[in-house]
Amino acid sequence: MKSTATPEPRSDQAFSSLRSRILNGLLEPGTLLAEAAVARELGVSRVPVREALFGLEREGLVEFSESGRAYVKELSPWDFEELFILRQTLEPAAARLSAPKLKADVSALERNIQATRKAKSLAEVTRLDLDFHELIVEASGNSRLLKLWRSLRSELELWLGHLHRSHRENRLDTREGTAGSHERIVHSFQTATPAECERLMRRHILGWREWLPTMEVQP
Amino acid sequence: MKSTATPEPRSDQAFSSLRSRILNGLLEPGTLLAEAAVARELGVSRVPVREALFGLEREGLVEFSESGRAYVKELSPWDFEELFILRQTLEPAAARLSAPKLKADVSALERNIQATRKAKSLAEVTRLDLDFHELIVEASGNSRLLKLWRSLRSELELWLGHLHRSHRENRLDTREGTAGSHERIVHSFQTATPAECERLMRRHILGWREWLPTMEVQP
DNA sequence: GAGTTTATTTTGGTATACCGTTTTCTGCTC
DNA sequence: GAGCAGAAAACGGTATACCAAAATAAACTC
Repeated sequence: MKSTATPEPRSDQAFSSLRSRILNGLLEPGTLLAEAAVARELGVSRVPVREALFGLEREGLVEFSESGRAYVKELSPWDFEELFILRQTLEPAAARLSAPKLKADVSALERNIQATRKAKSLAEVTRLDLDFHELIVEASGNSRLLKLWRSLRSELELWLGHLHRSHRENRLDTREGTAGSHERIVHSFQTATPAECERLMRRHILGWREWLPTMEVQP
Repeated sequence: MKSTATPEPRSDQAFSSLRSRILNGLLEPGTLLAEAAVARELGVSRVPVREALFGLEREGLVEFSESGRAYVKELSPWDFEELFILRQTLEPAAARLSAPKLKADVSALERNIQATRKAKSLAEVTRLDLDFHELIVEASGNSRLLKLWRSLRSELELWLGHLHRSHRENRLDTREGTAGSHERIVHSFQTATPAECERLMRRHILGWREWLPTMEVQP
């Protein structure tokens, strides 16, 4: 038996612990994440906490003040706008790139859609929605593009989390809208050209943007 | 008088020291960067070195093995292909976004072109070339896009450095080609629509790709 | 009582030390 | 000489300690 399982590094522990607490909204935006305090709370030393904080900064969930203090990131409407613009830039390109590969096999996408239809909460729909898009980016075969998408995704989840919590509308009717939209995308992968897939993805993301609760934006 | 200048953090020191040594080719790709050894050499402790290595990984200049050891990144032709695809994706979009702002003021771009014409080495032409493109990305007003570009730029510089050193062709006739191409881009910002600027940028980057010394690519 | 200066505490940057794991070296076996 | 087992060295992960800078609280001045 494999009793030699390497224990998870404490820095990773700290990372995912903080990460989930931030995304859950348990740690409010703007909260100071003092190394010593976090370390005490997690029962580890400051060193792994430090690394976790740097990692979270890379993911856009934490920002550092000039003096080196770490705070839970506060997302402004303009931040969201930037994220939207980047999705609008990266994902259509990803769809075009991955079209050939996906034309041969859309089973993973179809499984995702089925799961979406059975989702039991808005949070789950959101997660599966982002998973769907991540599958497409992944299929592009561009590892750097995938890394970029993942860091955007973190920030997106942060924003959507706040949005959902503030609107308190746990309506599940988003399931069918999301699933239907995604089905049309899968269909285009099966029948359309890469350029057409790209255009459809662009429209899909634009539609998503417009569907979200309105928010004022200043550059 | 301002004698209170905060000294540069040792982690930043280590970061830029290692960074320049990697880009200069002084540290060959694949070289092990052992924390203790680097620390001894730079006269600091392991902690700031550690942070520097993480930062360099984020920039794509260093990669970690499974067991946590840091190595100078080795770029394969496919890595370059990924970088090219991302430029092809991000920069045309950036050009479209920044077109309005640049239409009003292209002076920074023009200064860059003048400097390019006076450049004294291929390395300087390369730097100014990337500066030119960075100015455009910067003008897009999207801070995340700029961050993405900068990390791509690091890897690009790593690749171009190796390329130039291996080809040993320090021909300066690239000056006029680069400057002329960039002049056409500036002209389009002054006279054309954002969509046309986007198309021109796409063609410019494609041309750059084809101009580079040929290299075999396998996905 | 408002504003300013001084003391106190908090906090991050860094050095050092320890330990388990991984890697490399060494010597043995066949 | 090739492969292998064990010893030695190298290395990374982490805890702890110290210090200077920064933030906060307290005291003081007007």
